[in-house]
Amino acid sequence: MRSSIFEVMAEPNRRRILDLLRERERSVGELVKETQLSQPGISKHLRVLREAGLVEVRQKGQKRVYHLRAEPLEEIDNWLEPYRRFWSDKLDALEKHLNVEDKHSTEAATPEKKG
Amino acid sequence: MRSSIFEVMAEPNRRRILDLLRERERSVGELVKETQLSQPGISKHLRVLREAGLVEVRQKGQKRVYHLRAEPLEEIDNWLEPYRRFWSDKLDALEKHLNVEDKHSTEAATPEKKG
DNA sequence: AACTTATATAACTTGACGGTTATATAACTG
DNA sequence: CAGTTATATAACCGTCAAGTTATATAAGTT
Repeated sequence: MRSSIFEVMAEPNRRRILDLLRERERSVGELVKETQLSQPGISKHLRVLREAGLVEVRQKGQKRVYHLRAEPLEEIDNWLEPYRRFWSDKLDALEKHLNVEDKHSTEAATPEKKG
Repeated sequence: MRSSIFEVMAEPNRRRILDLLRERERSVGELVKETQLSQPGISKHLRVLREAGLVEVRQKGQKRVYHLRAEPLEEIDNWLEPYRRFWSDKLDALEKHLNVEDKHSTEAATPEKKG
């Protein structure tokens, strides 16, 4: 079941799991305790995250320890990139007006920061 | 139907619509032509985007012209923020090791950029 | 006003997703 | 090996989202 990274991260519990794994790696059991999810619930989400390349497992005795692999999130970051100019300064209104016209200058037109 | 910004952007057609509106504002009819969606399909997605604050409408004669309002995307950007360090340099392996231990130093430990 | 164009909305259908319970599998323990 | 702990998977269910068709609404035209 190949889902886009956007779909994967749309699920709040999965974002929560990633947030937890960002602090430190955790076993399935720990994740169950720290969330309100059942064990199979966690396992299902972990599978989705695994298939998206966002986590990796390591066997540690009886436990399976999951850790974050954040690289795939870069795709979201990249998608976001061309939108940043719209909020980075407060020139939103201006930008929006500019891109109503657009068509001509793709360069310049970016006023210097208020400094 | 209040959806999280993540859910809103999880839908590929909605991302496409935003991408189109990023270039320039468009009427519903134009969006129908430029995507593979039916007119009601587009209208439904536009409603979701409107409710998320991601687009705004303006009446222009018979047409309704939609334009981008990117600010709500900042929430995604902010969520992403603490993950960036994991891929920003190539110190991923190191970072991952550090946060396996963690627990002690929440500060420092961040090597300076290669500059 | 009748007609046309443009868009929104309602009603319905379908499929996928997330949760649950039950069970399989695997590792460790005595 | 029997028993326990840890986790994954299967099977099932309810919900919800997205697409479709039909229709309502609104603006423009003649």
